[in-house]
Amino acid sequence: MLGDRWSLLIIRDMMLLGRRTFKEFLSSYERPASNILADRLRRLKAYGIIRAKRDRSDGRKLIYLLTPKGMDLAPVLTEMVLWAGKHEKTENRPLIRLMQKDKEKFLAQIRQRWAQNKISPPSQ
Amino acid sequence: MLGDRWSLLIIRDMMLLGRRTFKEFLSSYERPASNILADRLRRLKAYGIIRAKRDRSDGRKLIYLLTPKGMDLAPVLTEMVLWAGKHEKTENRPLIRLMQKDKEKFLAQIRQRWAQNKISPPSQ
DNA sequence: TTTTTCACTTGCATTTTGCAAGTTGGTTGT
DNA sequence: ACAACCAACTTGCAAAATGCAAGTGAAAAA
Repeated sequence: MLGDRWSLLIIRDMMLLGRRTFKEFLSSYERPASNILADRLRRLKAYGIIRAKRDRSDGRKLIYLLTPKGMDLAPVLTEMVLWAGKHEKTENRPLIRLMQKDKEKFLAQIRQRWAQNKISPPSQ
Repeated sequence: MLGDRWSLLIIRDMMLLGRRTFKEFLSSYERPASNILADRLRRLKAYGIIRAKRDRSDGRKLIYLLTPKGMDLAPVLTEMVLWAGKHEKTENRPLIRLMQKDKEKFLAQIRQRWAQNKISPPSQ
């Protein structure tokens, strides 16, 4: 389900960077092609990992959100980011330091932010 | 580095199931093609995630081992297996129960087993 | 010495990915 | 009301990755 180049990156962008719309995913660091992005969003939806709803204030926009199943990937993503932070060059060091400092607290914060629909990227 | 169908499965087989040789990886549950498997092993080696050494007692065999960098993926793999166990149909329920029971203990056991080169699959 | 086994490689068909250029439908500006 | 615009896709096609089946060469077993 997640064994391709883009799925986990999309989920990371949603969970950790607060991305929510097609356009936002398109302009992510790794820049997926629009047709592939559309396909991956479709698949993640079919798997029950994300869902989409119309934007109340702009009927063109679709807001993509993680389902509970998708949110349960938070520990996976966290461990992957920590691993990459330890062994590879990465940007967003502050985020990594936050994770390292207290992993459980970080996960709790992410879940809480999500529950409130305050989907902004984590800040110190 | 890990964003393809096979890399994480190979690492899972090494770390959790004690697989070590080309032939053993070939006969894994998901059955990679031999050329792809060869390519993935080459890449994982180039990334410093695995290494290979000749078998002392059988000069045809190569024994693939995780490097420290590869072993550091243990938390990632554990979280992925737990996620899959919660949300998808999986075999090897006993392994999952072991992980759930005490995650840290499980990880410590894996690391220890690896340090001793006792690379057999975790039991009960 | 012949046959197996092991870790690959090779050639080729199929599938997936990626790029660039649309299309559709809602929105904004005049 | 109408044009220009924007967001989320789709389409056509080239390029790359994947998969299958059948080798190959070196080492071990019979």
